Amino acid sequence: MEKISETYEAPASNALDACAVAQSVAHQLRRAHGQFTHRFLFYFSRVNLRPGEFTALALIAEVPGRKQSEIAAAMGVQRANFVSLTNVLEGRSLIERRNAPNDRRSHALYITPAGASLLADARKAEADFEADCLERLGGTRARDQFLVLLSRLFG
Amino acid sequence: MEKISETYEAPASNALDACAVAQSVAHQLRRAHGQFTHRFLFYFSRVNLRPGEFTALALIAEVPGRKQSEIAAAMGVQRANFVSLTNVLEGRSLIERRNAPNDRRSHALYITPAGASLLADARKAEADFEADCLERLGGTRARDQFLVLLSRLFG
DNA sequence: TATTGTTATACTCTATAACTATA
DNA sequence: TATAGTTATAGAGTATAACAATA
Repeated sequence: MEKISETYEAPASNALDACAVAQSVAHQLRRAHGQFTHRFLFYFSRVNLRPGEFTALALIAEVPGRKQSEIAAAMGVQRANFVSLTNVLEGRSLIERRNAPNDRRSHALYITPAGASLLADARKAEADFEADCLERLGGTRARDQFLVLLSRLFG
Repeated sequence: MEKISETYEAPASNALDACAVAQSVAHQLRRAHGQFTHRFLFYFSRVNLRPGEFTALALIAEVPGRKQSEIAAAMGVQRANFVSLTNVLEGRSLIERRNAPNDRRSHALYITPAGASLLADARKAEADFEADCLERLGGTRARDQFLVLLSRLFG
């Protein structure tokens, strides 16, 4: 994952456009991810959340009490790697592990008041990020179309 | 970067679809990249190339003699991180560093016969990968549309 | 036996700073 | 002074294997 700084300059334009690789989903997606990460961190620097942390927080808030492995599966993350993510969010007192009622192996995840508060700020950051995307894409129709195509490709 | 294995099972479906996060470019792109990497490595396991290596090889073949920093900039990679990438490709004798004619600081990059041969195989892998994408997206029109939107978003 | 959470490990990607040799 | 390549370092993401507690 990328670090945020003031000195780093994102590549100004896509230099692949002039080349034969421009028409390749493989080439373009590789490059797009770097840009995505950079832009996401810029918008979310206020709340200090990385993409995975934001998604986890949103999912935990949406359906309180789900198990770690359920959230991890929903995100497409290995449960082993979700442990450190959970530790970070719990260490910031944004979420809580509680004993699951019927299974003493499981931890049920709940958002805390502090977590809900930060999530509200994060949703504002997300709104700005999404507005940026909307403008670049050229309107809601193009945005919806992009999400449909992305979902077909990787859903 | 992900390792390739036979045991790993990619998440069967996008569990985010059922949630409010489905309509968010930020959530969906984070998840998409993991799927992309996994699928790319599956298709390119024959030639043992990772996404960045494939793009670098293609760019070096396209315009022989460009400097390392030029290729790195075209890819959106820091020149410091491009060094190890170059080392790997040169270590496999797929490319060659030569002295640049007018600047003794620079290395001009050239593809080797072995590199051209592997690149030909890689292009077959890419064709399969792109065909897979094409089928998922639902035709060339949707594919072109996706590339246009991706370019608007991160070009 | 299988599953949940966990730990440990390894590998990739990326950013940053500093060095060297040239320009 | 500035640039090209390099080295070193650090942080994040992910896969794998193995373990204890529990089902």
